[in-house]
Amino acid sequence: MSRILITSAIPYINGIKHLGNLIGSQLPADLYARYQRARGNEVMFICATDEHGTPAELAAAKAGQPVAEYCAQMHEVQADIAKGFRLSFDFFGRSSSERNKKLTQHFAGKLAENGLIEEVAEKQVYSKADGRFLPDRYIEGTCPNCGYDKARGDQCENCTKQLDPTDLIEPRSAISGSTELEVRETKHLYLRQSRLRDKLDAWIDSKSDWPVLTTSIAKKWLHDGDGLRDRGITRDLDWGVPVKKGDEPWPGMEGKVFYVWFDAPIEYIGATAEWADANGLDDSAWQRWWRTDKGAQDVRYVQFMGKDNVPFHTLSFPATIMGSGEPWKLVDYIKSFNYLNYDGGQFSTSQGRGVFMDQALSILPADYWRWWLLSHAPESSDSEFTWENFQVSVNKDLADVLGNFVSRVTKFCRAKFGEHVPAGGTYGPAEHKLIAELKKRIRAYENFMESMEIRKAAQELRAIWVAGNEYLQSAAPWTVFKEDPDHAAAIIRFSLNLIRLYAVLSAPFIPDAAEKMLQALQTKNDSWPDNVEQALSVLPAGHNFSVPDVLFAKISDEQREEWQARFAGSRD
RNA sequence: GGGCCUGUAGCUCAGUUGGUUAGAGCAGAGCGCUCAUAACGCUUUGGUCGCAGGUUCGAGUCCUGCCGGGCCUACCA
Repeated sequence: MSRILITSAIPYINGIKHLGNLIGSQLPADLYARYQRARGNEVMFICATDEHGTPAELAAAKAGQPVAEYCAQMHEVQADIAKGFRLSFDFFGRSSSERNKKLTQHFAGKLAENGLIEEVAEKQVYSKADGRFLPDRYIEGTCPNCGYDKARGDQCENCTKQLDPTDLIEPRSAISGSTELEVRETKHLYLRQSRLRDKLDAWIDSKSDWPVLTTSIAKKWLHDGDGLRDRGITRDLDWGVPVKKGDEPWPGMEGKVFYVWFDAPIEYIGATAEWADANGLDDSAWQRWWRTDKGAQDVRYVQFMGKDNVPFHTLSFPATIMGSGEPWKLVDYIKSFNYLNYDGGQFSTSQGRGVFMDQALSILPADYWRWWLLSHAPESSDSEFTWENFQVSVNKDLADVLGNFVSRVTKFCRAKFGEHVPAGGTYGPAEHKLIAELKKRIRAYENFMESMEIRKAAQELRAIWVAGNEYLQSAAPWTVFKEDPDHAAAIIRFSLNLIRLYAVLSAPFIPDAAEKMLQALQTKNDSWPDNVEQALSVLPAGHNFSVPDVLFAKISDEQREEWQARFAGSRD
């Protein structure tokens, strides 16, 4: 048995995420977690909400709520939706937790002790009307290059020229529109990542099995220009982890907080500690996942994230871990994803274009989405959601291939033998042939799951379902029954066992349907088919079952057209 | 501007270190079956592998250029 630590990139707190966000990290992480648990491994699957930073403050202000209250509420909303999608987190934490505060301050203190923190005085734009310093992106004005009047302080979206906020003509706050801006001096802490460059470089080099997408982004940051740059890890905000050196105050940094990207990854650890607290366990319970001096030396740590998250997970967070000089667990494998587009364009949170997680669940059960998203995961390049494709995949794969298989077997049995596993006959060449094929395919499926090749795993799983229909077609129990009922009984007994096998194999992708299948078969045996022959004789003759309701209803053309129109833009 | 990824049948995608007639699913066509959610099975039609050169005995696979799509570029997170 192995011990596997799995983290999904933590979703930002300011609203409900869309399907692109879901397939970019949480859903594939859940697939992997469910699979590893099914294989009997000890899994710790962690996610959380990322609650700090300017956008959270602004979203709270817009909602007319104190930011802490807003975050608490949105955390609950996101937790409910995650449950709706059957995301099997062992714990869904909050980056604003007390645990994360302490850990973040602890890491900062250690980094300072090791000479990896530098205080830098810099000039930043302050808005009097907003009473806050403005990040470059929150300053708007006219682009000196092209005259576009909504250029942002970091870059002009119109002509793509990189800008400095002071370049803008008639700069104003993007928050309030106020033009009462002034440049003030402020002091910030920088993480001296550059000092760890060689160490990080060697570490990345050692990860030859990581996806190109992951390592190439890291390499770019390590080698581009002067190489890895130091990074500011504090901000002038109210909402966040107060800057402290461990438990001690940090002179000169009063009133400042850590930058959200410094504390967010630390929350992976924080959330594991929150898990221990929530379960009444002591520190050793979470430390055995995170401290290589306290039991984590045999843990395999896998992270899931969208490609936009890669630099922080390959460089900043490892720099924090390495720089602490303490034996914290470093990531062993990073699985990163490209983006999912929506019907010819991007999902857009601001324009309400595309399907958001709550809306998705309001029109169809989680399994439909899980299957489509996972079997079309944007692994090698960006991929695209279209309603036509979604309809066809769901109807064909889930309803026709899997759902109908369950239906034809159980209904035939009920009609000819009653609602119990029929006795009589023995397994012959046809059954052994299928067993041989299943052995091969299940091993292939396992390999794809181990290596997190999600599309290929889905393809293999589908082929396993198809094999059942092929078998049934050639065994033709409806014909055999007329001449040799015992033989037909053996075919059906075999097929009913096949349904249980399918439930077990499919559970990581479609947990609810898998559960329904097991319930219909009135068994709790969900053991993995390490031995395929044995797995196909779990349900003995005489065992009762019931014909389940339709597992997957088909999506009609009318439904598809209605949804297509409804989600074309502007979320209500 | 720079970097990375990507362009393979109508659609969504596979194609290991270059090696004989380029694969799958869906869609289309034909046949079969009738247990089943008009479901299933079998057979089958589709491709000058973005374009143009080059290296090689041999290139979808390597190199160069061009065209198209995408992402990143460090103060959004």
